[in-house]
Amino acid sequence: MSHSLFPSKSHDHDACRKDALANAQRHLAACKARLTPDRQAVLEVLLDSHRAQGAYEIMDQIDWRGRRPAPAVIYRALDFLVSHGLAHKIESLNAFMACPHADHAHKPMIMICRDCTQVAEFEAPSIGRAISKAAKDTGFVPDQTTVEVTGLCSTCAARGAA
Amino acid sequence: MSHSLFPSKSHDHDACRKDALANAQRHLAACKARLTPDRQAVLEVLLDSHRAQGAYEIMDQIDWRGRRPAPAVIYRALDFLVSHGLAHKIESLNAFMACPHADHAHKPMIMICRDCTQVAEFEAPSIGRAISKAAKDTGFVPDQTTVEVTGLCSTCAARGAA
DNA sequence: GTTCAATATGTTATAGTGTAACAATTACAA
DNA sequence: TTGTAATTGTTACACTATAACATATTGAAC
Repeated sequence: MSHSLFPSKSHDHDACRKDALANAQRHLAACKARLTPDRQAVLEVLLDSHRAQGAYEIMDQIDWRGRRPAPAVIYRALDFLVSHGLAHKIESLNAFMACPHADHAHKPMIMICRDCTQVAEFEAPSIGRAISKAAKDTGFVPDQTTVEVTGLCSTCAARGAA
Repeated sequence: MSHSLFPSKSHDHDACRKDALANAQRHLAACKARLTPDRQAVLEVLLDSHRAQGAYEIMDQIDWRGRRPAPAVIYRALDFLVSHGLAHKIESLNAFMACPHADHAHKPMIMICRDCTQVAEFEAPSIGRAISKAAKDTGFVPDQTTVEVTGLCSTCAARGAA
């Protein structure tokens, strides 16, 4: 579960990050895909925080033989991570977040706190069911769904953030 | 209702567009907002089709005193239309669609047909309810939700599109 | 261990999406 | 009429993402 919800103040982020990385390695080994240095570097940047990060923001945090990597390097790594379920693209932000659940296929709801800018995902089968039913009612055959919610996480709401 | 679902082959698009424009005018009059020429031009381009259109695609269809309008002109008009509920931004496409329902506030599910590229919206209270409940379960206070589904509309699915 | 195909990288250039900033103008109500 | 808010005109730029193509690396088959 590590960081599928907004992290508490006290959460051990070092362990959280390490776990997620280990999960990723296990997952990729299982499907014979390779976590190359570029890919790992991007994943680690994503795992460093619980915020969504844009490709160029990621770029700026990677030291690539003394240079900053080219956009294509980042986008390739992101495509790989997303296609293997190790990261999600957040459409409403044009940004990316790490996902700790690569092992079980899921179509999570993404929650975006507009105060602390952290993101979290939540697996709610009822949402998927409601969407599938609505689609079926109109004859639409779904394929891929995006559910993103902006608002305040419990911590920021409790603090009285606007 | 006009075009809240995928239009049938036989639908009278001329009437559909005219109705939507009239609805928009009524709605804006009611809130004392102005449908200026630029705004109306953008709305009309959106109403011309049931596809989502990017800002630059819209730009190319507008004759603005013999020139093509600057991006800022289009984005201002789009911001206005979206904020008054006359258009939706489709996050997963970075594109916009006209919305015929400005009068009743709604958080629709957007369906995107990847074969015919048309888009439609569908109002399913059960989806909103499922999302609200999921959010509440985690203490998140929602504010704005995005629900987009890619797949095949009934017509394309029936035709056996991949 | 060589060869082959598939996968991944390096690099440059460019396409596509969206805003900032500020001056000028217009609409409308006091 | 005069002031204020909303809207427009314009230039420039920032951010997001992909195309294209050459090179190199990997791993499996022989």
